[in-house]
Amino acid sequence: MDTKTKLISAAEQLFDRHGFTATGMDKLIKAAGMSSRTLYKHAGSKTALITEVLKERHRRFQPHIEVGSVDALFDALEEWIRSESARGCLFLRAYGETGGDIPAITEAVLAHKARLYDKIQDIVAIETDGQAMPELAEQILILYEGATAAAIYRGPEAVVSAHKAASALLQQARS
Amino acid sequence: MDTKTKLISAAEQLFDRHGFTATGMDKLIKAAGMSSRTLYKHAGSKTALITEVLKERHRRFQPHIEVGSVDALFDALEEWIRSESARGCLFLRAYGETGGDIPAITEAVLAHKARLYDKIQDIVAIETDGQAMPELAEQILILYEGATAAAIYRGPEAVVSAHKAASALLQQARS
DNA sequence: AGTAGTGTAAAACGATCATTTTACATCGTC
DNA sequence: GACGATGTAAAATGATCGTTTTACACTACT
Repeated sequence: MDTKTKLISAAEQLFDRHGFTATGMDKLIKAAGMSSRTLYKHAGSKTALITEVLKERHRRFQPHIEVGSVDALFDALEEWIRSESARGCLFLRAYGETGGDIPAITEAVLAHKARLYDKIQDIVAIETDGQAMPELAEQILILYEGATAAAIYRGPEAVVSAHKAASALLQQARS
Repeated sequence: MDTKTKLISAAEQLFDRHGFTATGMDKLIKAAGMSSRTLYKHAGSKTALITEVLKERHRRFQPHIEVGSVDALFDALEEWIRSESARGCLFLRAYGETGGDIPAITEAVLAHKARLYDKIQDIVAIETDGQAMPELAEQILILYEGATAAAIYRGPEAVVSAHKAASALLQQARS
């Protein structure tokens, strides 16, 4: 594992576990097992590091979004939450912690959400032969976000409930 | 407006706008218009201040939860998000920023969510004459959380979509 | 053999963090 | 008219913040 990969994955873990602002560079340095000089050579700054962590997170999460059905979408989310974490959406957390004041971070967050919504629109169009109202895609998106948030305090079962609700709405749109 | 009320409401605003960790005590002092000595006399510590802000937030939000129908629940959420903020759930944000490591904060967050879920269970029981599966209440909760999260980047219209989805699920459970 | 690249360890930078302290002013109340 | 409560202004606390710097070691290529 090369230096930059090690840095980004250590940073992702710490940011997810303790928050962005609360995670100091000294903690990052220790966790990544490198000197501060090396860290800054690769990351540039803390803001840039956060941005790169989000972009890497998106890359890693991508396969869980790029699926062909609502069932696969929620199955993938359930798998992610069971194996990775149930600490809420890291993108929205980054946005909240920075107040939307740092353009690079805001951009990474909005790009991720735009891709998620686009994909859900595609899936819904396919599953309903384009007959569903545009509202349905937003409702599936909301169930997706809601499952991610509710899983924080209700556990991965929340994703199962959301999955069933999404299936019901889809079934209703088809008839 | 007495000193403590002024402090808590200034703190709530700053925490919501810029995040908890990123908001320094100097900013709080200026925004609340008081000396650091007075602030600490009333708040005790930053952690205690965050806890009190969350408790006050819950008190202020309470009327939006304590309603008699799913319709009223989502109408109240829509009104809150349109008039207050669309920055996500302040409780979950506090939990995320502190990593769940500060017991007083974690407790305030979980108490709020427990109250929300309890109330939704009550509402669902009333609206379905107790005939709905226990899952339905969790699904309404998920739509509620999802609307709050999605409103950050899709605006208050997300609440309208969630409202319609909740009505549809409820209608389906009744038939 | 020499050099560019990539790394480490550790100190230092000034700024900012949450918190405490010192010294003083303004109250309403007994 | 003294007193306790409640406030202000401002300096000082020591720790921690993100970042830069100085000095040195290892490795790979020409």
